[in-house]
Amino acid sequence: MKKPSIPKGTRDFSPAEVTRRHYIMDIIKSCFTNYGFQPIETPSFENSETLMGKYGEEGDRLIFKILNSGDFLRKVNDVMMTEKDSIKITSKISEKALRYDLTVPFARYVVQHQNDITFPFKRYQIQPVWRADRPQKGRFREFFQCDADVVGSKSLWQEVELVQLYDAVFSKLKLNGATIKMNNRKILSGIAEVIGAEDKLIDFTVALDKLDKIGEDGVKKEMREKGISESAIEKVQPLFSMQGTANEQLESLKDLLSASQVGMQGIEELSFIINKVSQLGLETATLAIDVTLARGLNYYTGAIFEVSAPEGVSMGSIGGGGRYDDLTGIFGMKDVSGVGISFGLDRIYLVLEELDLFPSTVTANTKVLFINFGEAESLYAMKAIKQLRAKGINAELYPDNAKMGKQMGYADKRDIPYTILAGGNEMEAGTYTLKNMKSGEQDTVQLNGVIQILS
RNA sequence: GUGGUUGUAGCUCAGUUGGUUAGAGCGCUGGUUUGUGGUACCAGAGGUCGCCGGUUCGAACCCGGUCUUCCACCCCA
Repeated sequence: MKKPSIPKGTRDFSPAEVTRRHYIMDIIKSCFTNYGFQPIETPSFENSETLMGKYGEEGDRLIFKILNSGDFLRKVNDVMMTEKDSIKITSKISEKALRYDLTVPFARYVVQHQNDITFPFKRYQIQPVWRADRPQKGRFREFFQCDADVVGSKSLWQEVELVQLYDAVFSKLKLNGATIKMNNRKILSGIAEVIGAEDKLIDFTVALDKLDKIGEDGVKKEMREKGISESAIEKVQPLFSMQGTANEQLESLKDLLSASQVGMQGIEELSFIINKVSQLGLETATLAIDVTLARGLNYYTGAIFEVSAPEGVSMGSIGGGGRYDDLTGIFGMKDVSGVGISFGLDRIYLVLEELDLFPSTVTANTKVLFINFGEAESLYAMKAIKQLRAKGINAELYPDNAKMGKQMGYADKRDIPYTILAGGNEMEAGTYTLKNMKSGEQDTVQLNGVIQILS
């Protein structure tokens, strides 16, 4: 028989892995709650029309489509079959698709439940998403996103809070040295405007985004290939050598963008955020301006966030987000501004693992294993176990009357710190022999003594 | 989606220009030790060499396809 397997880009999680994932999730969740966000959940699949076209052409390709039930080919006529136009046929045979991110379903949720929601609405959502991407390290076809978004407020204090929220989570995870990079879509628009390449904004920003990867010459080459004029590229030269403190960078941006109203507004917004965050202070993260930061979905209209792991860790971004003024607009609800951030759980896991940052106490394990000596002894053990459990002490009985060596070995393998030996002698005396598996020491005590030591 | 890469025991990996019965370490099972695990010693089990097909007298090794892994591009958490 063929060995069973799971699809490419998906994973099983062992008890140790799930425990560690919960450790991360619990910290994120507690910070979300601490900042006033409330949880919602949405279905793992949506109507295709909700998702399609929201992530660009590339995004559509990466959305997992769900085949219709029943005789789905009936709706496809022979002309379409012979044309072999996959996109046309897809819309006929598939009407549902797996969630690609949490932001678009959230926008749908807000529009759909607008009458029940009190704005500004702060929601968090921790659920898996699916992308039909080709897997790589830190890139899966099923992975968890942890999103916190606010809709219904244009206040820049939200951005300030979200930066603090990033800092709070990474600090609690002991993940020191994370860099929160910020940019503003209006600054990018302003640059495009100033250099006269407004129509090529996306091409321009995508190329600019690759600066640290392919270098100045590479970016210029790509811009030329996309049809951006030589004079425009020349004007943009200051961006390649942007350095110094945040304020210095903002100053040189002001010089560059003085002619652009949009651009100046972007600078103003970014200044506000940088300024307020610096007055409030951050624990362990660093906030930095990155004018080349253009990643993210086409719908960002203001702030853009991206978090990179501490230096030396080879991992893409471990978080991202931004402000989108028009997101609910695509579902017919105007003038509702939203801003949010996302944590990439799976990538954070890999970073914590690489840096060995999981606390050793992250093992929700049994505290004490009772050795099984037979039926009467087991009942004696179970009575004690019942009381230990009532006290919140994780306890269990080895289920079979196996050889002691095997039972002790089991405790050892599972890293159970204590064992209890209670045979005929102990039963007669009403005591328990408690053994510390690490030191090898053992003591015969009453049940109260056991509770005291294990509490 | 494009190009490349990887796959041999539960795990990490050897395996000669294609040649008899495919190996090691760790792990596992049993024993030395029937109320004492982690260390030691002894013995043992476990592999249609990812899968399918082809070339050959003969394939883990060569060729094609496919799946998987990782990498680059694309894009992204």
